[in-house]
Amino acid sequence: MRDIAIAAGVSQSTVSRVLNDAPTRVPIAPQTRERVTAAARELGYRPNPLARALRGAPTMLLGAVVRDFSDPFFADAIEALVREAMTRGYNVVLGHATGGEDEFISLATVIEVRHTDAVVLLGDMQDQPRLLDDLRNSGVPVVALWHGASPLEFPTVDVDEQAGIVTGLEHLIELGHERIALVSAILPGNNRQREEAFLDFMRERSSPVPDAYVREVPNTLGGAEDAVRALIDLPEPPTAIVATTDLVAVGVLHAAYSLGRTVPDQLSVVGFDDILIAAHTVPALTTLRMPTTEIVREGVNTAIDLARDGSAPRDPRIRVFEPTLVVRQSTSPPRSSEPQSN
Amino acid sequence: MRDIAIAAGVSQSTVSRVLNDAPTRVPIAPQTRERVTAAARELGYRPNPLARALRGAPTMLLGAVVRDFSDPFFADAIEALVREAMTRGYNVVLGHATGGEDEFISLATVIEVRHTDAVVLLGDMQDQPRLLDDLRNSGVPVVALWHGASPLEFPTVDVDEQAGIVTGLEHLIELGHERIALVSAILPGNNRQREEAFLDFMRERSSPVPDAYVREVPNTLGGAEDAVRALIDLPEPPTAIVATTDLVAVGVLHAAYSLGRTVPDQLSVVGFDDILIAAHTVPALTTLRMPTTEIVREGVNTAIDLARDGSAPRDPRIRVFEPTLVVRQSTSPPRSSEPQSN
DNA sequence: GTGAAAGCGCTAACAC
DNA sequence: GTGTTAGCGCTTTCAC
Repeated sequence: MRDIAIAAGVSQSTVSRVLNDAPTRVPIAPQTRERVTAAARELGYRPNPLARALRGAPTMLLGAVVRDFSDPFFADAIEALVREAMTRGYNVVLGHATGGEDEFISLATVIEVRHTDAVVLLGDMQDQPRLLDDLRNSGVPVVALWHGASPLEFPTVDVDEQAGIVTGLEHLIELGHERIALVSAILPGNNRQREEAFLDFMRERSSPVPDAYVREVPNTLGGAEDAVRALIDLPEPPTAIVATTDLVAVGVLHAAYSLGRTVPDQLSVVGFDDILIAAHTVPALTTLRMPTTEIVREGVNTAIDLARDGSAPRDPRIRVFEPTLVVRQSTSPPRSSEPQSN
Repeated sequence: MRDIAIAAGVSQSTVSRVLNDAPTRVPIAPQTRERVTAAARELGYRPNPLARALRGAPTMLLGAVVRDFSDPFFADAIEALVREAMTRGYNVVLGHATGGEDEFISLATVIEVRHTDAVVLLGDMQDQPRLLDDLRNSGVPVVALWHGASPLEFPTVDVDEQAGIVTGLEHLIELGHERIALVSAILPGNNRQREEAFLDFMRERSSPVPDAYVREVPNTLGGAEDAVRALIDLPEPPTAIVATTDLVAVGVLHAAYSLGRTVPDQLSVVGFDDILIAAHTVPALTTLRMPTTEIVREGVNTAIDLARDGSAPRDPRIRVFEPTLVVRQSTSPPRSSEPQSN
């Protein structure tokens, strides 16, 4: 920048003013302006965002801390996040909450004072106390998405888990299913909202669920294998399975196939999340569409607003979006039930 | 930091020295050291990485520009990238090459002088001339992964595409397949390496491929639908399909199912990439495992070495890793062929 | 209409 | 053993 100033025969401050269209009380001479821009172009000037940031300018960086990277659900969410952030002119720095000891170190780097204008948390960070502590003390605005079972301590956006499960169950019940099992993904932070919604609903309906019908499995594609086998081997096997995540649901589909059960004829399957693959499994998965875009948009907007306006209220509050049922081919009336009047 | 200096009754430089374990000719008095660290803790001191970076310290940020975000393949790659970067103490800033006009703006922000220590390109950026231009002029070290059909202008790491296709074809031929079709994903930058490898192999074998057996489709889960229908309707339909990406292969599985064809009995399917889902489709997909971890590790290491040592050679060179065949359930001998001697 | 100078937070010569 | 000082690249009063 100094070089430009010299080349254009003006002072650094003028260069700065020209290059930023700075609001001055009196306009800058058009010729000066031109000389400066010309020199800048010739010298291949590129502003140094670091220096700007040091002066207090926003870094235009959003920190994203993702709970579980290998989960396609969060992969989709990150994609949405990056897109959304970019439309607002922000880039995204990824932090990865590994849960290990190094967590502190890696995250401190991302978050440290003013490096990111705001931080968006994806997933339940309950078991990362140091991270949360860091965040609280950093002064950086934080927004939590899909905060699961965490206590509400930041502005938060989430899905209505219970409504989703209820909708899924009602769909199965309408089809005529009575024996409905739950394959519940074990989520970080011991988040059992979906499982509890299931149990609550069944209880209220006075259809108590036998313990054998509730299986907790790792939230991976392969996690459901054993659970499905066990369910099928039951004296009274379920005619339908609700999986608390699509990741597990895809595993259920695969396991059912391996075990020689056809979906949906012998077994109906309902997922939750509507990850990308869900529409293209064999058979295509009936599931609850997660309003990912809406949630992410709301989150990003809140984060950016907080970053822009230091005085904006940062009090914990929650905004909830509704999931919607997407009926595909993995559900049908149970084979054993009386044929419908159709 | 000044506050700490005052509180501890020392000068700022001493604080800096203590906090960084700076190498001094003579050790710092233990008591001074202690007073400083105590004051730092009390005041909740957090170093400002911006200021450090301004002084020339590395930002410990790696820029990642990903070609196609919605592709699970790249989602996996990013995950690997973030993990790998973190083990080396780096965080990752995501850029998204949208291909739109805003590309320039969004990327300039990420890359601008010294903001990231190095940039890793994921995928073919051939059609993003402004980005490439930016990169060339920025002085930031660049490493390209999966550069596809791009000319070699940075240190590059890639997979041996041809070897992969050949391995897949040999597998099908060993099983007894003669009529093998190709469903080829249309990739950015008009990258046809896999398609060409297929055609070359068949030509050398003197098994010319009818035009109708080669179908180009969008690289999406739904992209293969029409192509599969057309292939099946042929007077002499293929007994096997090679899909150039798993994304498309999953779509082929789904399409075959929708059209009432069972895999592998009536149709064998081979994919390429071994994305996470591939082991859990119905039926599980035979595919070529992409050595993602190896490629990413090599890329990250190269990028970091380049960033650390400004004098390291940046000349374009390429390192290639071999894919390996993973046989699962989507391939079997063709039904119509004579039974094997077993 | 434009220049001079201070300062953002930190580090590294160099001095004492 | 520790303090002084200059400067990284930029913006912004304030003065002329």
